[in-house]
Amino acid sequence: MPELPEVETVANGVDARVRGQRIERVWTSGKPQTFKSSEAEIAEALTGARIERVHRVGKTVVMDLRREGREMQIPFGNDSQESKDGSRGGVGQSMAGQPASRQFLVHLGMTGRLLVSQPEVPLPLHTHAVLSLGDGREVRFVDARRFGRLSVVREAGGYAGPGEEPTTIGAEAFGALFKGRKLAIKAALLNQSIVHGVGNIYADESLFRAGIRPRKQAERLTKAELAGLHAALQQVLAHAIELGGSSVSDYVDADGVRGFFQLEHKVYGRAGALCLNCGSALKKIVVGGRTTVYCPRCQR
DNA sequence: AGGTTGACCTGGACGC
DNA sequence: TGCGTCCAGGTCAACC
Repeated sequence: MPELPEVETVANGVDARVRGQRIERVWTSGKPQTFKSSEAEIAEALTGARIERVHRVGKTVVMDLRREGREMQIPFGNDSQESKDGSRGGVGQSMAGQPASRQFLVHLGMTGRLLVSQPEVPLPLHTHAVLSLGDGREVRFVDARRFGRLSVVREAGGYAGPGEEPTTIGAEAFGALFKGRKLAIKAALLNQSIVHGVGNIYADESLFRAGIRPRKQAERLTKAELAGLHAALQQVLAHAIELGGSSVSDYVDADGVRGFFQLEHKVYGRAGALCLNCGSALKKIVVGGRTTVYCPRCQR
């Protein structure tokens, strides 16, 4: 299940392989659920565009596209994702008055993979999109469970994602996100419109490292707990990115290589096993509709 | 409006 | 062996 570190690994891998390439042709599978923008809109936006760079926003892989010659002002009516008030930082170098370039958004869902392949390599089962590049290689989006989503957006300042970026947010701002929030802290971490990029693995792992009960109401965390959670989350995410993410189920990077952070999991997937800190049996509960593992002794 | 729940999907693990 | 059942979870719509 790709979360922030896995998506970052994928985005970096794809970026290193395809940056600067021109997209010559686009094929899509016709599975409607996969396409948040219409397939025609995606094909129109990608065909003939150059890939300026590939990066990550939240759990989304973002491909910046550049048109050769003039970026025509095509009235593209329903760019449904309206940009937010723009107060958030971002690398918004869109000059005033100029139309923002389009971006191709790839959300991997649960089982989505973004592969860069030679054309003679047979298409994997469940391939939903193929971008044929100028040098003959292909970018392939493969997604068995079809929770992944492809779309095209054009936002001034670039796609910002639904929530705050957890890897760079400061401790103060992080703590403020949970003021007046009555939901469980774990549910808050999973809520992408609060912070984006955190999923089930890193929510459980950061709460364990911070010693906080997943069910504790977000607004009831003390200042010290919020500071501890902020530090734990950033540390866990940074470490996981270093190790290429967690490979559970069938996550692999752009080369089909697995990550290694799963070896560092202290609670995720370890229900019933002994806490590595105190030796108590780890408990499994459901929070925010998600399986949650925690140590009843270390997490208060 | 904030919070909660279930549907969407399919492959893999498990039990009989 | 093979079949049925359950589980995994990111996101969104629907509901409370």
